Amino acid sequence: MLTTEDIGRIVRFHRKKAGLTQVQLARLAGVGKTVVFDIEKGKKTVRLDTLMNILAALNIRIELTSPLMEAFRERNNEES
Amino acid sequence: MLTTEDIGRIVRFHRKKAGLTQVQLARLAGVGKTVVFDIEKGKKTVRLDTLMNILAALNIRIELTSPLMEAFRERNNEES
DNA sequence: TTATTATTACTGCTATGGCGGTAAATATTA
DNA sequence: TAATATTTACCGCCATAGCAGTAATAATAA
Repeated sequence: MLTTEDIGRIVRFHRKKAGLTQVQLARLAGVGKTVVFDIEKGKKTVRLDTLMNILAALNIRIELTSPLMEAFRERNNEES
Repeated sequence: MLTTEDIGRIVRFHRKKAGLTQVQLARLAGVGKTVVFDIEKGKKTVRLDTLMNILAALNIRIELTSPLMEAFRERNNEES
């Protein structure tokens, strides 16, 4: 189970690898510096769009998985 | 790229498969009914914890992927 | 059709997330 | 060591997410 602490560690790792400070990442992602710190600290109550902007800036993809996802994809004609 | 609209469709699909109404899912996830509706509509500004509670109730896992994730996992001794 | 259920769309309210600014504490480099 | 950069931790302010309640549609069943 992925926790927000995991997310924080992943974000920090990617940010460091990208050679960015928290402030630089914040500007790049179009969010405030405070929330970058908060997310890296594992804050649970961040807004989804804020997190997604940060993940996108770091080229991290979100995926949802479950035993039903195959059925979902074929129901929605998933290709492209 | 996963969008919030995708998330909404996935949540709704899983909820239906589980035979739950929005209100039932809300109670199960410990959130308000309004936000279940909002998420299924693709709302971007929901809180991460709220979404995670709903996903957990539906047995949907969140995963983060990137070219650096392998390096991250081995750096953090990922097994268990 | 009618009755029932579920979804959608409002409402006001409260709590708090995000923000920049600042400053202190750490970490990094010279 | 000192100087610099970064991170952490505050601070108010504003905008809004989440909430239950309600009501109006919409979908489903009898």
